[in-house]
Amino acid sequence: MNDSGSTVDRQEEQQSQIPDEIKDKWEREQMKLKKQMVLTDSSDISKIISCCQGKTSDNFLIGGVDISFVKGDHVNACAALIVLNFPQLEVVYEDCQMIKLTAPYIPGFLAFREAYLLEEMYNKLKKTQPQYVPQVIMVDGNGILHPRGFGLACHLGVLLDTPCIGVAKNLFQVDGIENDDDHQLKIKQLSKGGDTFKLVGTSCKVLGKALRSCDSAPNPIYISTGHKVTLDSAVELVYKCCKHRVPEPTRQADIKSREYLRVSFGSEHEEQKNKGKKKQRTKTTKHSNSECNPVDNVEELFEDTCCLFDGENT
DNA sequence: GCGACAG
DNA sequence: ATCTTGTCGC
Repeated sequence: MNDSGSTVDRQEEQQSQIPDEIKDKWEREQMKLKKQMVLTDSSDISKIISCCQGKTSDNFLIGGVDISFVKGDHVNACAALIVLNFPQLEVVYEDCQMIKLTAPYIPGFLAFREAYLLEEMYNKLKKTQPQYVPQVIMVDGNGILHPRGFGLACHLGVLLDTPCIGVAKNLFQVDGIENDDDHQLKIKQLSKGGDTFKLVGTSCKVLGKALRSCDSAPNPIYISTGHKVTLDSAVELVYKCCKHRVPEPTRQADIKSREYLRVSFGSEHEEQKNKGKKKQRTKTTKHSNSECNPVDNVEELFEDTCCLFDGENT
């Protein structure tokens, strides 16, 4: 009688069902794309940084992407692509759309769940409103702070050939970087907005930085390079975009996607709130059959995703 | 083997 | 990611 834990169980179940061949394939894809990753500032980034430092004044566009989920649903979600002007930080473009996620969430493989959907939205923007194509995108998740040095921000950056910055709200423990007592101590030593400390991996490489993004938020965010931007530029730019803990591009994307879900599915959520009685194991007459069944066929689940990377067949 | 694990 | 209450502050 553990109904409440079912969603968690289901997620764990999915992960354990994932065939090694698929993970291997995904790892190979990551390694392949990683060769195209660029870790220096693009010319646009250099201009924006100059603007930050008051050396020039100009207008720039910064993108933010985020995905919000339908409660208790691991497939249906709303993706948002937002563009803000900089340094004003006003929303100049927003696009929300319902999506279906084909792959499950697996730490280290987030890109295979989200990247291609975000890519589609970016292409839509490029096609319909090219004047709003941003010079850089902030991504929910990590860049090179990743088990294989190629997180979602890198992945999306390479796919779009656009500068991307990874902004994570939680530390992904990678390459010896742990959320231990020492880490917690360093966090306590971040006394004001703009303070940072380096996240140093085993090989003494700096994989990212923890940034206290504003005075009012003691918990840092974790910045790492995605593509075509250096870590220091990324940190500076993110900090300039922080009215709150989460930088505005990402935050606006989060707000807009949740709002979209609330308007579309709000009533159904209300139903679930009416729990004068306990669990409503009643038949959800909508799809009483296997249609809404979670995952009993893994191959079916991965069919679409796999096709994306099947181009290498002889 | 055990724990950790972006969203 | 999502759930959840009140509370403190600009």
